[in-house]
Amino acid sequence: MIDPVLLRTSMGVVRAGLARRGLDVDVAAYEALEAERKELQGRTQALQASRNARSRAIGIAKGKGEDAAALMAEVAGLGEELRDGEARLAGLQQRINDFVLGLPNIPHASVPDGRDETGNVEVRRWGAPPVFDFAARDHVELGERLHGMDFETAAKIASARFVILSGALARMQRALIQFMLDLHTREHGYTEVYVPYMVNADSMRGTGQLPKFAADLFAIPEQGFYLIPTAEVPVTNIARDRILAAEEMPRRFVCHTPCFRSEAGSHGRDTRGMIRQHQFEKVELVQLVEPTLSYQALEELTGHAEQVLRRLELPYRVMVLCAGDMGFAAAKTYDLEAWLPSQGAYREISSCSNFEAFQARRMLARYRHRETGRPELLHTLNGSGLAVGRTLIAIMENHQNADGSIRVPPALQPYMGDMTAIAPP
RNA sequence: GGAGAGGUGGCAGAGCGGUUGAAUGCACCGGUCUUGAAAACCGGCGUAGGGCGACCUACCGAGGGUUCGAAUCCCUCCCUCUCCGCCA
Repeated sequence: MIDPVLLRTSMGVVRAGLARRGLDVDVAAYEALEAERKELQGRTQALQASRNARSRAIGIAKGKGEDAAALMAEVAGLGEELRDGEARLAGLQQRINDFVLGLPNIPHASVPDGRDETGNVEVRRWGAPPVFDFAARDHVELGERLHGMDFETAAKIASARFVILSGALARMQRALIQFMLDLHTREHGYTEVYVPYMVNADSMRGTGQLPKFAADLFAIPEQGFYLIPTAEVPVTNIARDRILAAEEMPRRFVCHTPCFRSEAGSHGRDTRGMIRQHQFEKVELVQLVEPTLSYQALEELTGHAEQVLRRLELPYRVMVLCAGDMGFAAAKTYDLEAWLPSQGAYREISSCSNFEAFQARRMLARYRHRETGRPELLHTLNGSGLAVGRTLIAIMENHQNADGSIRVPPALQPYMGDMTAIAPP
């Protein structure tokens, strides 16, 4: 959520920032609502003050044993107008709130201009795409030859966009999760957490999935739950309605969860294989930091995610997303894109973002400032470290051999019983 | 699922229809004292909104209701604890 004070006092700044996202804020509509609110609030509060004063006088009179009938008659007339004003004010504030909740975050000054993914800028590149002296296969073909990847049976059991992994591939996915969790907890200073995979609407609102993106979520309406689309939601909401001590900052969490996404609006995209699924595993990094340190933290967090790719010997590049391609809540985002030989392209495998106070304001996630001792909004960040399903297919495709076997990178071997390769039966 | 007890400021914990945004303690901030610190003493110390300002308004788990007036009474929901049942 954008700071309402900024909205009221510096609408120009907000408007210019959101224009970089290609969004035209309806300033007139907002200002009309605000003007009405201001007027109605003043009037209603004056009425409340008047009622309160008289009620207090009645209390005093009765306390002295005097007759308060005249005062009570006086205040009775206020009732209807007061109730009406309060109701209208509440409705108005709701509308203003909905308007503000629907505004995305303002891009950071260092974010490049651009309206879609063609405006993203490459920051750096690591490793070189492999050159094969045979006809390279895609992960679907490799998976089938290994008897380890079955989309048809998954579709029978559930629907399209699900997969069944078995044998060595299922094991490799589990190994990847273990490897990532160990790397981030042992070397990068994260605390592992286990969290609910279903959350309530407040949590979804806190991180920004609701109210705007309900269509992207799987919901269980009977109980009022939503399946998490990323561990970001439960993990970041740990800080909701809390005031952390300055000494407990920064907090760094790493969390493995399945992620559930309806993928509404992406029909026909990435229909083949495991690239885009309704359910996938992800290891997520989340940081809660003091505001002055959040951009430094973003660089560090991105580096932590990159380490996974390097140790798995997967060529990748780092992109800074342009203003028009960033997610709703982000102020700045780096995408890590791993090379996928079957597509001859780099594909997103991690997204690392600084949300500044955007999520914290929605969640009322605060910390006690070291000097002032006052509660202040903290900054939230997160990044995939990494998307496990996509990491699996990147390994399969980049480390494949002519016979259809897959080389297990040395970093992963301890997690695979020291296997150096997995081969078709 | 059944029975009972609760949810109040950063924390603990009073208040149970009337000048209560809320006693008290701890924590925190400022001051006196001290070489410095501690202790003691004095003062301050919730969040949000409105107003140039004096000040006003809202908030005691959430939402409704009763009342001139609700932290206090009533209803619904959520959560916590104890006992019983069930269960991995």
